[in-house]
Amino acid sequence: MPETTHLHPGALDIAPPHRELLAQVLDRWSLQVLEELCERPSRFSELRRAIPAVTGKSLTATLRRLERNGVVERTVVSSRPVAVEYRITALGKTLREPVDALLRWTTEHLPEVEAARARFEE
Amino acid sequence: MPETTHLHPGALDIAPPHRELLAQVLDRWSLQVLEELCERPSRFSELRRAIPAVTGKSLTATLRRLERNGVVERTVVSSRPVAVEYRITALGKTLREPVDALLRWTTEHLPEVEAARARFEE
DNA sequence: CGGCATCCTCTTTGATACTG
DNA sequence: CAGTATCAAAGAGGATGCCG
Repeated sequence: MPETTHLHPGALDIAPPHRELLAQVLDRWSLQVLEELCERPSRFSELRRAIPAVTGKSLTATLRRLERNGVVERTVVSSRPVAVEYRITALGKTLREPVDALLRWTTEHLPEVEAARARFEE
Repeated sequence: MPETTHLHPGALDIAPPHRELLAQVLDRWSLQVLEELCERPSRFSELRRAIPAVTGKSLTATLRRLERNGVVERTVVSSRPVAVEYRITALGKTLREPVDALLRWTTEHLPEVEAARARFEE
């Protein structure tokens, strides 16, 4: 049974499926992958080069997850040698606005956050 | 030195400190804690009751992280028995808008995502 | 080239017990 | 009541090697 969500007026409604979705879309590598694919379709190896810190395994996992959620699209371009292209979908593009809003928040408030951190380490 | 961020026009800029900040603010329990504290100041045990799935340890960790980043404030109200109150800060309130935007996205697009998932499981 | 399988490590989390 | 300490369990993530 899903946990009851006892909502008062104005509360943030964060039902489990929403949270799960956010977790899948905002995980460790997703944002960077999305960043790349928003600019241009890319091949697997191009993504690896663009995001040097990611391993093949994690990149595969990230791309699969994004593909499963309809945010990116995977196309086999040729075989021998295999070439695969990833591109962002229409749905994926709609994700960009809210993500940008969040990134703007970090940009605008990072100084305040850092001040708070300095205060905290006393 | 922070890793170079190779930016093309229109790319999402997600520098490491921003990502780190997002991770701290959007982690597993933060949203629910923020949800509660946006409504009203709460004591530790009230938060536990409001979020039954969180353990004391994790709640403490979450609150400390949010406090460190200036998003919530911790006040010792009384001793014997100890009473501690947590409340959202002005900075914390500014976080709500962009988070809401993201939650709206999940609400609006969850059907599309679920359709994509159904397509994917074939 | 893209990516799966295996192994292995490191971090995260939970359960439980204890304290000011 | 609001934590901390400790230990055990689980999971994410990396390294490597193989295959179509």
